Amino acid sequence: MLAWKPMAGHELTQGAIDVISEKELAAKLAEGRPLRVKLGIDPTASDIHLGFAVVLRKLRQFQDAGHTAVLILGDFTARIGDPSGRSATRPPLSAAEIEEHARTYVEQVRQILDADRLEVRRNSEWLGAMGVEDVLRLTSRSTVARMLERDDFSKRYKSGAPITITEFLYPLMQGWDSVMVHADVELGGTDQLFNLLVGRQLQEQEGQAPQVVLTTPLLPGLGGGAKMSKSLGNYVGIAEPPAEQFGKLMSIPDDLLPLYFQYTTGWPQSEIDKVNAQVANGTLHPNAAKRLLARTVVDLYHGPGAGDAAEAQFDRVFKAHEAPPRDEMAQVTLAESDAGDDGTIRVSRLLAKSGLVTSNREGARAITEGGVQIDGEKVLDDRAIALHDIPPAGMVLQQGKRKWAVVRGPDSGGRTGAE
RNA sequence: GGGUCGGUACCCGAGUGGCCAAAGGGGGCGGGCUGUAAACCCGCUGCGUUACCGCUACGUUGGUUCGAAUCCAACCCGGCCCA
Repeated sequence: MLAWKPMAGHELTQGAIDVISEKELAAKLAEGRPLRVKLGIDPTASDIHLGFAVVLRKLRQFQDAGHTAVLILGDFTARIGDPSGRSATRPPLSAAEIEEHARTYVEQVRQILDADRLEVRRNSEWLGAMGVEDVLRLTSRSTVARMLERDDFSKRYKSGAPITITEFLYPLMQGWDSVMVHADVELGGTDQLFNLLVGRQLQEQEGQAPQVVLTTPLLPGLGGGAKMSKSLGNYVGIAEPPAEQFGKLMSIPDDLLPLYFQYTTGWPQSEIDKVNAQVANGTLHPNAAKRLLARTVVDLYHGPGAGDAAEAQFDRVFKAHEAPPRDEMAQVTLAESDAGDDGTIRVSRLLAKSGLVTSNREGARAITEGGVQIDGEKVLDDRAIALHDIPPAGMVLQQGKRKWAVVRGPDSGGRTGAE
């Protein structure tokens, strides 16, 4: 089954930041058996984004080489909250939230991983069964000094930010996962390095061969700088609609192009090098390169051809500043009760009602700023509109360059009470 | 347990009796410009009412005062030091 080729090691480590150690990895690969390659993921958010996809693709590579992906859903550790790379304690999540996230995660992960060589485990399976005694034994395996070696812990400690003791438990629990699933290799982002190494330590103490640790880089977020993360909002979700993905990718700074080609396209190295060279020597315009990148990524997650369609829509909306088709806009049907006693509604209120802004006041501001249009005409003042003056087909309300809603009166479609 | 410093809008952070819906920065939003949803420049950034009115907001609860984010008390939470 497993066809280990001399070059396989190189492919598997392509794009990796740390490999601890290459020698151990080569030795394990030489055993000629499917390795158990672990990747932990905490169901703390609902979207998987391109940043996390980097490590998922690496895991897929291992699968393609005949190895078994062991995906750990950290349903138990999510209750603690992984403090990695964070300057603050993560608020604990409810069991229901975690459950919901776990479900959507598995769904999304299947877009990248090969379901045939995938083992999905939940760490509540073993962590949830531990008693206080077991936990004490685990905590005695490490020291405070060792924990404070971790960059984010020491930074927080030095700056006087709180660190809860449960957070110290996190690396230990993640490491214990490795023991429980007998991981041969564990993958993770570079911010996971410390945790991954704890896994090695615990495995050794338990008499297992320590796992090989392989880290992948953290993909910078859309604006550059900070890593891509849901909480910063600088991410592209792999399950997002094509147009969203395309547009977001078009917004990255030019100098991020090489990194994004490297880590989001799934291309072979030679292809990546070629495009990057073309951009560097000026034969490929950055805009064209970015379009290529965006099309590639959209195709990757929405099927061949999706990228072209997304590009066409992008050009329509952002280059030609045209509105999308009406049926792609939010549809809002007003109720009689949305209007005042005189049967009218102010534009500011209308904006809020249709969900384009979050409050009447914000709507009023938007009008002052000149960013509101009705049927293509700029709204100059916050005038009142009589519900019955709204044409049966509805009118198109636009806020800013990219938010639209089709608004209908109460006597147009039968349905009422749209929120 | 004792001492001490602190808890301000989405985040960071200034403000120590009225001029505070609260400086400044970040973020976000709008506009201009652009190959771009980048960069840069300008503007906006509590809610409701609609015109200069009301409501809510500076950890919580009470109090002092004509008037408090600002003073007092208790409590909750956090940092540091001592034990």
